[in-house]
Parts: sequence; structure tokens; C-alpha cells
Amino acid sequence: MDKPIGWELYRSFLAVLREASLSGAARDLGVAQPTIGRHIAALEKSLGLTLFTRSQSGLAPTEAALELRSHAEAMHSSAAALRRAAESHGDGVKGTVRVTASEVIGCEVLPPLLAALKATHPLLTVELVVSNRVQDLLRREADIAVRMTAPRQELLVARRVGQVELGLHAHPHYLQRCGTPRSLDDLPRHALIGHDEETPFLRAAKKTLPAWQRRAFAFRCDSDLAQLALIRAGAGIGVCQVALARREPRLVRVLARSFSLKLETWLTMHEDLRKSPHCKVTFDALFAGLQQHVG
Amino acid sequence: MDKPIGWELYRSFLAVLREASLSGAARDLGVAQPTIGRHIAALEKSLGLTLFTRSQSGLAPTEAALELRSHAEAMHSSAAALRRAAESHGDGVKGTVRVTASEVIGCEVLPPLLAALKATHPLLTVELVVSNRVQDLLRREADIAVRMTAPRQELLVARRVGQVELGLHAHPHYLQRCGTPRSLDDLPRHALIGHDEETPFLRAAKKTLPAWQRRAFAFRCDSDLAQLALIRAGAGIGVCQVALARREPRLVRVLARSFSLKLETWLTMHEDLRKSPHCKVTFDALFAGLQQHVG
DNA sequence: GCTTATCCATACAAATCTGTATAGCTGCCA
DNA sequence: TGGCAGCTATACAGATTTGTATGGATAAGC
Repeated sequence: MDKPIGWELYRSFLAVLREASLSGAARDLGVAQPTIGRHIAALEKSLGLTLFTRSQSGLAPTEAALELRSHAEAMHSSAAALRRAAESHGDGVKGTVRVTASEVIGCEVLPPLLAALKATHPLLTVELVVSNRVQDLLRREADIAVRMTAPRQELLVARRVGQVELGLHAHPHYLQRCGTPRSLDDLPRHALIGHDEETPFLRAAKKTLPAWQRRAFAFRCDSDLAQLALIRAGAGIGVCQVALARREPRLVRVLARSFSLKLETWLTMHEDLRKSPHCKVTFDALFAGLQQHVG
Repeated sequence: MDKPIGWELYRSFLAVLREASLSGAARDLGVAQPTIGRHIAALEKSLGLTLFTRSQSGLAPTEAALELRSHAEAMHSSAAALRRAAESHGDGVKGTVRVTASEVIGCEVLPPLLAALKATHPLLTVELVVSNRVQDLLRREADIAVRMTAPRQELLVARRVGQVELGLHAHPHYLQRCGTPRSLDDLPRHALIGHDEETPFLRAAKKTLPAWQRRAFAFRCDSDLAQLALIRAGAGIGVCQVALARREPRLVRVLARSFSLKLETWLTMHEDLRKSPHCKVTFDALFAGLQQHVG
């Protein structure tokens, strides 16, 4: 009851939390379902807590289990980081680097950069975490992050890429069909594409763009990528990166003088990784590529 | 070679790094020595790296092993934090809280505060990490930290306690024997107690106290605690907290007008722990006690 | 209402991991 | 130089853990 707990138990615990079932966790870890069941039972006994309420449709975590989850996740991140570090050990650019970025950056901007990087360094493996949630570099959820806010944490190497400019855009087809707005007053008559839930961005946009509010949107969507797709499909007028609009299919910027938003863009990396050739090479390549992207 | 690695292996790996031998690690973890040997062999095979060079006097970590160490330490911290969280789960003040502070604060100031805290909350267990190295709260090396610098990290709850004043002190016996310095010019004729290695503090002191340099010290010692003990033993004149000097054995402050250094003191805690009653109670108790200490 | 697909729990055999005992090596000290 | 203490590596028996197979119970789909 008071002796140290094997780390395997924590591993199984996290898997059950993620899969919400013993069977799923067993599949995930590549072991049999009774094994996981025994691990959870042993962990519960050692901790003196009930971690899950059993049911036929799976296991529901108790409040206690939820409190412990973040620690198990931290262990998982560290284990993954250890493996990446091991794979990348030695001279030369090889191994795995884990990059995180927002959905738009990750899907629209990074792929060609990463492809070119891989072509130059064939032994490099890239893990791309596309998420609007800010990953924690200190907990090693990623090695390198593209961020839209200046990092305030210590222990991080941060380099400012520049400003990403956002503007209102529409597809030529749409403008042909519905006309081009000449002033902000025209906007309410157009099909607007915006977010469903209130975001920091939305609050910022409202200041310069009073018409930009939820009830005015003809399309409400929280995925920036889907919004971009809607704009490209000629669904209406929406906000996207000016640099992206220049690509094919070519989008037309509207009301450029009335609306412009600039986001600070930073590339960050954990200090320890400066010595790893593969991380450094990736960092430099992304920096150059992103800088070119922001113009 | 490419399948997931059991977390037990990492646990053994860290133990070997810490003990620098298979036998020591086995003792540490409470298993047999061949078990650890097999774990290391399995880990080396899985990672495709040589982690240690075997010898009859123990295992010497390779460069690769040293690179991986911090990740394993992070796993260890998270595992320990998980256990503390589990022990402390539920209503009421119980479980374990891990507090870190400098040597002087930890040995001279905190003990009575912690004793009183424990008397009020009998179910509380306290882990006190006395170290001048700044523990990483984000990696959960501790729950609560007393720090002498304003924290710049996010995700931390920080509260300013006040300023700890440092001054020159000596025991009455010493002053009887060797006289009391009347001005800074008298200092070179006295037995001075100072640090052996250059520290940020020493560099700061030099500015207001030109005489305060390494070659002028009669006693050189890097332990702040031992310096305090030397002062109390009447060995000479040294720097210590004004608040501490008022205790028994009573120390006399000298050259108070010529030398005074004030250190900002902060109490910090991870944001997540605000909801844990035992951490909150400890935080508040330490805050009150420290504030009284700094006056 | 029946079938099917999941899920958890249990029993037993098999595989794995662990501990004990021992040998071989090195460094230290008298 | 001999004895002691510490370390690693190996062989083999024992204990623990794991996997397979199965039963029971629930929920969804036809």
C-alpha cells in the first residue's frame, strides 16, 4: 500500500483514460484486456482510490482519475520526448522532430516547407501536431512550435518571424454573383463567414469591424480551415491570411483599407534542443520558410 | 525495435543514472540486480543505443544517456506528483505537499511554520526540499516554492511576500574580542566570512561593498547555513538575514548604514493546485509566516 | 424480438519476468 | 601479497504476470 508504484501502471491508466475502456486501452498498448484490468485494479489498490466506475459500456473516470490525468499525460510526453531524443542522437540530421502549429499554418503553410526539409535530409522524420490549442513545450508536447503570441516562458528559444496579415477575402465567382462591397456598410448585405463561438480573435475583430458579429454570419464555423474552404468555394466573404489568398484558387481581397489585422508570429523551441542538429536544422528551415510566407 | 517501450524500463534507467551502478539501482528500487541489468539491456536494444559503458566499478553513462536523463527525471517528477495528488484527494486537508526553499529559509525559517501547520492539520505530510537550485514547478519538482526572484513563468500563482533584508552581522563575543568596525575602511582588519565561488550575490555585494571580495575573506564557504553558523560561533563578520540575527544566539548588526541588501521574496505555486485544499492551506500558512518573518 | 457487436469478469495454462546463487573481475587496505 | 568488498554477468528454479478462452450482460440494428 505504501511501496513505489511501477510506471507501467500509469501507462495503462492513461490508456484507459484515453480510450474510456479496458478493451480499447488493451488494443492501444498491444496487450490483452485482462492485463489492463489487473493494472487498474492494482493501481487503485496502491493509491487507495477508485479511479473508474465499471460498466458494460466501458469505464467512466471518477473525479479522482481526472485530477491525476495531467500528470500521466506529462509522463507520456516525457517518454515520447526521450524516444525522439534517442532516435536523433549522433551526428548528422536524423531522427524525429515534433512540430506544432495552428490548423491553417499546419495545413496550408508548413507542408511544402516540411517536404523540402525532408528532401534535403532524408533521415529526418517529422511529426506534425495540428492543433489550435497551445502545446506546452516545457512539458515536451512538441519540440518546435509556431505561435501567434510572443512567448513569455523562460527556457525557450524564441525568434520573431514577423507579422501575418489577415484580411477580408472572397472568390471571384462570389463577387461576380453578389457584387463587391465598397464600404463597411455594404457588408450586412453579403454572405459572411465567421466563427460560431466567441474567440479572442472575434473580440479583436469587432473593434475595427462592428458588423463582424455572430448573428450577421451566414456561415458559422469554428474551423479556420473550413472557413478558408468556404471562401475558396465562393460561399461568401471571410477572413483569411493575405498571403494565402494569393495562391490558387486566387482570392480577391475586399475592403483592404477598412480591415486589416496583424498577428505577431513566433517560432519557439526548448533551449535544450539547440544542440540537437535535427531540431536546429528544422528550426532554421521553418524560420526561413515562414519569413518568406509573411513576406 | 520499433514497438512502444514499457515505462518500467525508463524507471530503471533513471535509477542507474542516479546510482551509477546496477547494484545501487536495484537496491534503490527494491529489486534484484540482474533485473536492472536486463532492463538496461532491453532499453538499449529498443533504442538502438549504448547507454552505459560497463565496468567492474559500476556503469558509466554515455553521452547519449546523459542527453536522455532530463526526460526520465521529468517522468519521475510527474509520477511523484501523481502520487501526491492521489494521497491528497478528497475533502479536508490531508495528503502530501512538497515545498522547496533555499537552505537558509528551509532550515531557519520554515521549520517552525511547518510544525505549526502540521499541528493544525495532523493528516498533512510535508516534503521539504532544501536546495539553492531553483526547482521547476512546471515540471512538478515541487508544489510550492519560496523564491528570491520574481517568477516570470505562466501557469504559476505567485504572491509577493516582501523584502528580506541582508546585513553584516557578528556575535557579541567576536566584537568584544576584535572590536566593532566603525566604517567600511575598518573591514579589512576583520575576519570576514564570505563565499568561495563567485555568485550573483557576490557580484551584487561588491557594488556597495568594495572590500567584499574573495581574497579578503578569512573564511570561505559556499554554504549559507555554515556561514551563519560561523557568525553565530563568533568566527567573524558575515552577511545574513537581519530577521535571523534577532534570534538566539543574538547577533549584532554592524555598519547597518553602509551596507544593506534587500531581496524580493515570492511564494509560488502551480495554478492547478489552487483547488487542492492541502496546498492552498500550506500556501496561505507559509505566506502569513514568511510575511511576519520579513516584518 | 432476435441477432450481433461490445464490453467487463473469471479460470486456467503458458510465457515471461524475477530472484537466488555463483563465478569472475577489479580496486583497496593492511 | 593476501583478504575483503564491490561490481557485473550468467544459469536455473521459482514466482509473477500475461494470454486464451469463455461466460454474462448491455446496447444497437434489422
